[in-house]
Amino acid sequence: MPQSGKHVTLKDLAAHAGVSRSTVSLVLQESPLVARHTRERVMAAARALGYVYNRGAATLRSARTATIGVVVHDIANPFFGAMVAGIDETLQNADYVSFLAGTGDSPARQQRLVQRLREQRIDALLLCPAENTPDALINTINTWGLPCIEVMRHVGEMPRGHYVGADIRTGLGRAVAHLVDQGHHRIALLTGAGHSSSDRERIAGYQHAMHEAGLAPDIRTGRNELTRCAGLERTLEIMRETSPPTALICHNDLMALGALLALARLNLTPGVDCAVIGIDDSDEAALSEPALCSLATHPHAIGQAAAELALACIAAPDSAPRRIVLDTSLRIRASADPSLYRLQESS
Amino acid sequence: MPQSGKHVTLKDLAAHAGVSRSTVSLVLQESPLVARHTRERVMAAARALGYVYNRGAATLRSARTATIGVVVHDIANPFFGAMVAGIDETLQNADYVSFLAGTGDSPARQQRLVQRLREQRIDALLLCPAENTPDALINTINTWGLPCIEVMRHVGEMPRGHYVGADIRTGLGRAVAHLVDQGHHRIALLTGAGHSSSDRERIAGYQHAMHEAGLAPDIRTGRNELTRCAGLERTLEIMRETSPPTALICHNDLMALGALLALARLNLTPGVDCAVIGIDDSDEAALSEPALCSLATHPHAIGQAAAELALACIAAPDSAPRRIVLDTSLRIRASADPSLYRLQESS
DNA sequence: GAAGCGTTTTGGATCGATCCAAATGCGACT
DNA sequence: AGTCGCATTTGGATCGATCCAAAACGCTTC
Repeated sequence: MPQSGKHVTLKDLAAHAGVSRSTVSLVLQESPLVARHTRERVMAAARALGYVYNRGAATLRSARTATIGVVVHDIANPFFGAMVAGIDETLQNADYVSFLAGTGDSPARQQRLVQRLREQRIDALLLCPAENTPDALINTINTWGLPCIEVMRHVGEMPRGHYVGADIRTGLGRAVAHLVDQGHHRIALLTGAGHSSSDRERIAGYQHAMHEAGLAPDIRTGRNELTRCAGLERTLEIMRETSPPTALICHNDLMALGALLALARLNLTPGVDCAVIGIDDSDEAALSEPALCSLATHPHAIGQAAAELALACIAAPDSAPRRIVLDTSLRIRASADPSLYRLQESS
Repeated sequence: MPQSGKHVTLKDLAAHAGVSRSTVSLVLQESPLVARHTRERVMAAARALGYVYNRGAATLRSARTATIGVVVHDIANPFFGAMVAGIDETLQNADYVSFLAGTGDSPARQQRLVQRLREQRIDALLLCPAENTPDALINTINTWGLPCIEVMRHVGEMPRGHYVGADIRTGLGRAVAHLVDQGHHRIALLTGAGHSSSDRERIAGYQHAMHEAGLAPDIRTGRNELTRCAGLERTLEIMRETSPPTALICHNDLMALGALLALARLNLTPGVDCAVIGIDDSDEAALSEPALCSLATHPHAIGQAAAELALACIAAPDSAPRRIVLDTSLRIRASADPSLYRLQESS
């Protein structure tokens, strides 16, 4: 059926269906103005000729691309994998399609990418900004009139535009409260170098929670590595101190899993000798040995929310900045609750 | 600096620089035809007016979008995360940008996505096809003249067009050989339902390797779940048999890690009572307890190779189908080699 | 049969770039 | 001075859709 000749255009359709180009255009836009039988004739022609809508051409006139850009700092990170899946799901339902690109935390590459995407005339941008992104970037994007939603991270102390993230602060409150319930007093926070907004958020939330509980904060910033390996090494160091903490809250699940490994190597029992709580509740958490207690951040839901906000911004530009902060939930498991220890055995 | 008025077009640039539109166009395409001082004047005008190239408009005339589509069946899968990172890296160097979308293994959604991307006039398509993709799809895409590269999976018995994947077959040969070296005879393969081409590839490679070694194959297909959980449950079942295998090769690392958990629950020592080998060599593998022996498939490199092939296809359309099969390497670790057991302790 | 009115349809201009054949400028050579 | 060659530059047509104001149509109503 498909023509092997050149491209079939709307003009060809018009000729084949015996109507004008304008009418065909209306049909393609599903306009209610056109009579039912005309629509059907045009649709039939489209099928017969193997017509393919040319979105680029439409864009040129109408300035809508049905396209959004997603820029994250680390594509390979499973958290972003899940987030991107959420974004994709929502966008597909709206018949949007998205560009995905990674910056590897380089502001320069980020700058180039944003420019590149602007040339593609994306309708909106979901940005999980690289560290040390200059404040100017967000302003610049705003002056372009390009709706931009910061996700998970934000440049500057407070998000200045639209923002979607997880309520780490309250979540850390829950984590600390749980540990206090379990009788812990020496609760340490293991995090990155403290430069990224995700570090700062964790530190602030932790400090607040510790203060509420009347405990002295014990913040262990590390290098910027947030990997299993970093968690392992850092924990080995810490647990060899003379009076080490009895509970560790880690920047993410990877580090927490590393911490569990470290405890195992030192022949300490996680959850008994030292409680460990991660952040993200990734797939690994529930299935590690022992199961890792983790603060669930729901990346999929965050992705969905961000995509929905983007669509809303496109529909109503220049709406007031919205800040969507999704609730987190503490998944209590053996690594921070000895009473659950090995219960799963019976499965 | 940026104009707050309407859009700055190439025509405005021409006026500002005192040359014709054609000349400006040549400058933007970095054509060598234009005199140096003219180029500089135009560039200066572009900066002064805050000009943004409109790729959509250019596309309309020149039929090149500098855009490719990436369609995978499971976006959230870390393997694809790494692969997409490789693709992205290569494309960014070529100043291409990519659409990413997931099918969730639904041929219908895949069909819609491919159509949608075609409307965007992508220059090439990287496709990791959904299971049960109709053979017709690849043919159809080919008649469209859209360069398509199948990645990791392929529809039909053999890839009919361009293909990039990992040489699982030879890799499994190495895995089996290693296990035989270690004195194993009852070596089982744990895989999915056997419907996807990745299942079939593993089964074929395993059968071949076992045959070479003069051993009887023992294939344990499961449901389609390829998760840690599936690996755990399946292994619990298998190891409770009267004479269970002494070595398990698992469909991927997730399942293998699940298998390790199962062994731990049964108080069996992985690598001693039962060897376990995974496939992918994901980050988790090296750091699990015990370290997981795994067949590295290098998703990042596969992504790069696929993207490079795509660029090559764009440069030279209708070139003969190429099949790039990247080598794998067996990462021998404690889970399949007791002599390495707990050596890492000393780290 | 003309006027009035709501529903459909239409032609031409337009979006912002590229392509191409032809024009221009300029120095060298006869 | 006239001609040729080379490096630059140019106008107009074009890509494939949308937008808009106006035309055509069909029906009632006077």
